[in-house]
Amino acid sequence: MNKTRLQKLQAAGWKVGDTRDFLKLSEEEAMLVELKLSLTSVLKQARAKRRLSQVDLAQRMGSSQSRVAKIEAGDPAISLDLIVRALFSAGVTRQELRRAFGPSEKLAA
Amino acid sequence: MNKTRLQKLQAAGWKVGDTRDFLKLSEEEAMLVELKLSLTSVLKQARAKRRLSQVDLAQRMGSSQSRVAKIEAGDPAISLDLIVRALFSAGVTRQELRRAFGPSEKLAA
DNA sequence: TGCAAATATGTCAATACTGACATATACTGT
DNA sequence: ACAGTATATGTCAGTATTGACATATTTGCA
Repeated sequence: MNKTRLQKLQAAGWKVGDTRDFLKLSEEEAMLVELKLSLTSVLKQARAKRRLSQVDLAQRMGSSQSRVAKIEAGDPAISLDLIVRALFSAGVTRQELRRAFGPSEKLAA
Repeated sequence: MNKTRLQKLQAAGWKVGDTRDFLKLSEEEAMLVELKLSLTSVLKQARAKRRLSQVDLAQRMGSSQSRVAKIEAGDPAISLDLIVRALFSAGVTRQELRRAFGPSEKLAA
């Protein structure tokens, strides 16, 4: 995940949370992070339901076990693209994916 | 968008479409591309509804007009992360986002 | 028509993300 | 306790994506 904006602001002497502008952005960052966490939660469930090991899933999606572990661990350096590719590879349909976009409280799983 | 797998297979002498394995992957690639297109469609609508220019949106999300143009043009080298950040910056809620995950026929917009 | 705003296209150095690998830790049954 | 399997953590060179910028094209309107 991208940290450069925060880093730039801090380097420039800002106190975090100072500007309306920055708050707005961090709010959207937070929404993205929340979304990712929801999706990884769905992924874990989907993989469990299908009784796939991380190695199995990694093979299906042309990646590695360590990547899958990091996806599921919520590693901030994992792209949404990779998460969604994992979901599709785990057999989750677009229909099912909709679940992940409801109010976050409801799907913390 | 990632092309390395296809390139590797071709370099290794595969005829495209040969293996079940490869077909499976390209199917998932296609799902991802479809999803991205759906989302950019939602983005265009959202930006229009709020009467924001590409420059406006770019400022809001800390990016540039040319990036926004590329997102909306369906440029394959644009990440899902960036698309979703644009959506959030355009004021689209997670609830609204669910719309984009329905059957693809219905939301070609 | 001609001007201004909006959008599209191309490029690039900087940064972020990737698969692969090594290795550590956790879990399960014996 | 041990072996086998699954998952977690750390690293890195290669690749993909980014914001910024320049520039071209389109659109809307007087």
